[in-house]
Amino acid sequence: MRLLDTLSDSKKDLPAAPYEVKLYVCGITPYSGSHIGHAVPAIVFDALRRYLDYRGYTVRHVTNFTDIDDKLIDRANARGTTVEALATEFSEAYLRSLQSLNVLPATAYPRATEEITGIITVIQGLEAKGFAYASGGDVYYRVRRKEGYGKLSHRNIDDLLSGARFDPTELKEDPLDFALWKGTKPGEPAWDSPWGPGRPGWHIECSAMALGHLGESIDIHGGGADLIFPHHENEIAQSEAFTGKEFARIWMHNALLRLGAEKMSKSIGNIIGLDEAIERWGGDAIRVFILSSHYRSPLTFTEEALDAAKTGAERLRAAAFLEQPANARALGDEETASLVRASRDRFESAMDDDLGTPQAMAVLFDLVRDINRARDAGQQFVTQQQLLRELAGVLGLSLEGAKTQSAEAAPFIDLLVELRKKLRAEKQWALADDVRNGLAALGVELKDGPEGTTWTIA
RNA sequence: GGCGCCGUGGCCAAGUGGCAAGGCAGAGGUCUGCAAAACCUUCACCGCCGGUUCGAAUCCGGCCGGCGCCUCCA
Repeated sequence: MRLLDTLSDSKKDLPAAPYEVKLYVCGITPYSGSHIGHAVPAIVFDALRRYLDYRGYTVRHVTNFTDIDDKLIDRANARGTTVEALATEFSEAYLRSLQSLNVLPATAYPRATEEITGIITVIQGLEAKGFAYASGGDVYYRVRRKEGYGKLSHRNIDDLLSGARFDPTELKEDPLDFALWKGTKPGEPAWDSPWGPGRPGWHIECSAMALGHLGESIDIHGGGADLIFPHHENEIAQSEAFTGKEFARIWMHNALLRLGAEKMSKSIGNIIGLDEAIERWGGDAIRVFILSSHYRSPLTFTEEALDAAKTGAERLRAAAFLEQPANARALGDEETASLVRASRDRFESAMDDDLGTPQAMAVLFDLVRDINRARDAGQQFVTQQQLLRELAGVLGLSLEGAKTQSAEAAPFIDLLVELRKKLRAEKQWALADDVRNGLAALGVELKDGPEGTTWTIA
């Protein structure tokens, strides 16, 4: 499998399986509720993970929580609570949302505040090598000390100054230098350090956690495209200055979800809550929506698009669990085998080439058509169904949907269905339709088929 | 100002040199008492203008339009 690496702007191959892929995905700063834009990296990297599993890799996946920063401090003060309580609240809410989205848990979810020792070690190492300097109570990274700053975001270090909304602090030697450690101010949480009490800067925690949990060189480092600069640029700089080794082999960035013309962003305020979206459309619809587009192209959120994705998800589910009539004719083994092989090949070559989920989704929908056609032709389709379920699972689709027999109301619904069957037998169409319409109003949908009537609860 | 991306049918969205995936919606049809579902048929020459090529949505140049990063952000 190969993936597009932002740094080299070329597709890079992963080592052949079996192999343990070390994956670090930048997580969130849990200072407020998540919006649907957060579902994009969650689902994209989940699909990557599941596909790597499917391909015989093992994946060690680390995603952090940056649970100490300015926004958290401000917000906690405003709400009269502690940074810790606030961070815990929103971290846990986020993890619950991921579960609803059928996202596999990461191998580890380290928190910045639990990694202070490691962070201090890295800063000390940088200081010892001359890449960092203490100033006031702060410690800064010396950006110009090492060649290559700007290589990830493809910027020239001198161009960075010209656009210049930098506010040159006198504590910095150079306006481009960034804080590794911030000396404490009144009312802020602080940890002891060789430079006095303070807290880590924004970028250092990811370097320290990647180093601590995955080692000096990792295979894939991912996150949203908005993190390329300055976050990931700074991570590379400090990590490689510290270890002297290549930090990440592949940098993988998802494009940002847009709402209307602009990206969805808490600071702009044009957000749709993640849980609200899950409640309204369901996890599979959101996943179909996101994976129907390539992860590197910007996707625009609209209610219509989500509605369409929901209908599509339902189509997948219906075909995956369509019941095989007892009298269906079996296809020849060879015929079935070649059909399955062709679909699987198409799926794999799409996914192998930089996670081509849109084409992979198309394979799924083509299988749906195959299954429905086979049903109409009186042929067996269990093999295609198994494949559909397997490949849908690789993309992380749960295929859960309308409940059938489990509902408490089932015996009563069955009774009404039986009653309606008698009415239909006597051609009492108006009364039969009353039953169907009445149930529909209660959210129970009836479908009359050759094998009898089936029902689902919406 | 610097760096970069995008513009494909009514909507969403693949495709980066050789007859334009897939989803949703629409139209017609099959099935059905009706409906739903399903199936069949149908629906685009790819922002505009030039160029390269036997051949371009796909490569090059220009123009128009939109967006991202450069500041917290998935």
